[in-house]
Amino acid sequence: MAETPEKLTKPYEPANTESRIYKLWEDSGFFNPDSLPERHKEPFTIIMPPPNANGRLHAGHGLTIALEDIMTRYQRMQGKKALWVPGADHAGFETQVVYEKKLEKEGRSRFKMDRKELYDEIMAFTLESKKHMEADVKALGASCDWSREKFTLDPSVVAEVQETFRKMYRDNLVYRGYRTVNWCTKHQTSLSDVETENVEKADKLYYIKYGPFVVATVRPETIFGDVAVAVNPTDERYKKFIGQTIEVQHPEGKLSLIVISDEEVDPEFGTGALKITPSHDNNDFRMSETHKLPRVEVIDQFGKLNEKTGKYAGMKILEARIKVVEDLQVLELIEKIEDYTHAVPTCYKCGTTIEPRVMPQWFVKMAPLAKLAADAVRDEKIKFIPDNFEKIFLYWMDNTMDWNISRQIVWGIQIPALICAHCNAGALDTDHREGDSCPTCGKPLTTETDTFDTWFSSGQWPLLALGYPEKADLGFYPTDVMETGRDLIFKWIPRMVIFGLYLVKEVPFRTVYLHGMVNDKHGKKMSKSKGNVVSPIDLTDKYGADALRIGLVIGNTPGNDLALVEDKIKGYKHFCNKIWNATRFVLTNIGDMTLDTPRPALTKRDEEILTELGKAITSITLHYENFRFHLAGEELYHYFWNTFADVIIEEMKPRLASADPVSKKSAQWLLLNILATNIKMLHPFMPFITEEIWGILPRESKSLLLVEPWPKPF
RNA sequence: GGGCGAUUAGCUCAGAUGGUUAGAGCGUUACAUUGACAUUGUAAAGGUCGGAGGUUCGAUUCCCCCAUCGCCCACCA
Repeated sequence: MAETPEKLTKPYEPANTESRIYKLWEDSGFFNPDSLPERHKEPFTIIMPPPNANGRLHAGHGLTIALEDIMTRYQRMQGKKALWVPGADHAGFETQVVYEKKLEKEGRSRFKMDRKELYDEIMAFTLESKKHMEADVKALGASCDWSREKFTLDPSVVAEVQETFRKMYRDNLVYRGYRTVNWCTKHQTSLSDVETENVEKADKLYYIKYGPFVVATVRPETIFGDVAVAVNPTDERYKKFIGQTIEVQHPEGKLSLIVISDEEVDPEFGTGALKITPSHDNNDFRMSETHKLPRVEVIDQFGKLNEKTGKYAGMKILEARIKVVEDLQVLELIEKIEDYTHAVPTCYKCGTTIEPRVMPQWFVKMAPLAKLAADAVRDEKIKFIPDNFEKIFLYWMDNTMDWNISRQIVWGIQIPALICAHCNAGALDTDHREGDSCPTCGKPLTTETDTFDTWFSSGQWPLLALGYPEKADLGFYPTDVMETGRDLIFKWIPRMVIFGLYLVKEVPFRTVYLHGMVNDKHGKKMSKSKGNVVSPIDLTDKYGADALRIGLVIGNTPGNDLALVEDKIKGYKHFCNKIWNATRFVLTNIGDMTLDTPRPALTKRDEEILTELGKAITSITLHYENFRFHLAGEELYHYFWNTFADVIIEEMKPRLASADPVSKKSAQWLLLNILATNIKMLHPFMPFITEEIWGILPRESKSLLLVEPWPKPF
């Protein structure tokens, strides 16, 4: 028998309820699909985007958890064998950056620590942060299966990520290349293209007298590394110079440079003559390959000019630029200087201008893999919500460049390979050992110390989270939905599709649901430096997880950004209270009626009310099915408040007080059953308060609302 | 230089396949209320649905153009 209505405190206090209810669910074992009752057969799977284990959850995570939990709980009630796999991401570079800031504050530096010491410290920090992160996920009510939780540095995960690398190496899809990479001079690592951010920058365009030419450049300090001058083959002005060697003067002497012609030179830009510095410009490097030009490195890994620049050696790039320009002016080699605004790639974490640097690194050959992914999407194996992201995805897949997966940081999964410092070749750790002769040049091989780009492991996450290659859980693959922020359309989604297709020849998920960014109340991006960060946990403490969840989801359409207004969350706390009080009213007015009481004779008006409820159930269910959670939530809200509370309850009051037992009994039955139906349909949005209420509704069974069947029209 | 999204009530936003007086929350105004709930109820004010054209019997909704804001992508030095 249910507990007495006296248990209904006034008003509803989430703080007293939520942790107790969460424990009830965990103890039930129903988060684990294998423990669900018999009726749950067909799998429904979501892999949680593993939050970074380097801090607390932010507002965006709140929306992620809310949406994914809504889907999972809805499908579980619909009788699916629902699995939501939680995880934690070591978040390679990101965490290393967080930790380096911490070291800086303590007056320490990673560059003064040995690799193992640094790794162990970051591991301790990460494992500690992971606990907080997990507590936050629980506080938001996530009904995920903690028994299956995976960490991206679990030994089994590490081993499998490395195995994928070996497989790709053997399949000729990963190779050791020597070419320009994005180098961050602060963090001392290369970065992939998606880890750089192009920033508009006001610079100067210097026109330098350059033998018989004038060349325009924003980087005069690289002149010492120039190896050629390039012109367009059709440029009448310069045709006669092509193939000749010219003499170029600079402050430290003279250069003898060959004049080459290349289609890529735009005759319209600058003077139509381009100085070629292969070691410090991506485009120039490519020309050096096609034209077999030498390469002269003049800037080192710290962004300082090296010994090849004479008196400028040791100067930082910007310092050297000023000095070189001054000296060129003295030599009367500067023709003019123009203001120039252009986009410059910067490190997305520290904003340092990226220094293109030619280095040996590991690359993934993208073209054949991207084609697999694009074909799968064109064949409609994957559906995007909202659908315009399909176009963005395809554009991206049709224009890929090879992916640099080497990072010069310790925090991550080590690349299982050996490298040759002499000829830049690479070999698998399964084929060679430290000290073996390089298969290419015969010199001794050394063990690779670089780690993987974190997206190399995250990209395999849907499989790894299900324990691949072990078969036990692969029945949950392909998963049903991948729900994540729209900013991950480039960074993460394509890589998961690619690895899924490559490793098991099946897409990792059938539907991609992308939510927008959660911004502050003015619609501005949240950032620590702006001080406008709103913590979902603070809001949960203040208004309850239920209010936060429904407040985040209602009014937010997929793909569109959301302005997080605290008053809105507050409004849904009021809604919680409304639900609570309506429940108190019903329970104190139904006598000994229970949910097991058979349906009594109803009046015509009662039938009308039930018909209307049936329509609401149908409509709300359809919204759930079609990922229109904002509409499902809104309709639930309005039905409960404006129809059930304002109209139906008010209408029943006289009947509850009436002496006519038939009229009274039907009113009681109606109220109790409409309430229960609403509680069920609200559960995915507001799991705590609804489970609490379900626990005190009078009925024989002691079952949890968590696994209650989804209601059907009466 | 490309691409995408937005532009609807004071504020934050909904309006799925075009169709009766365009909606919500918050805010505002008036009134009510000791019996589920002031975290309330009833009612009201408030919008030429960014601008110009087109398709249609009919467009906030579909098409074209323009404007403003925002986001993303981009190796023209």
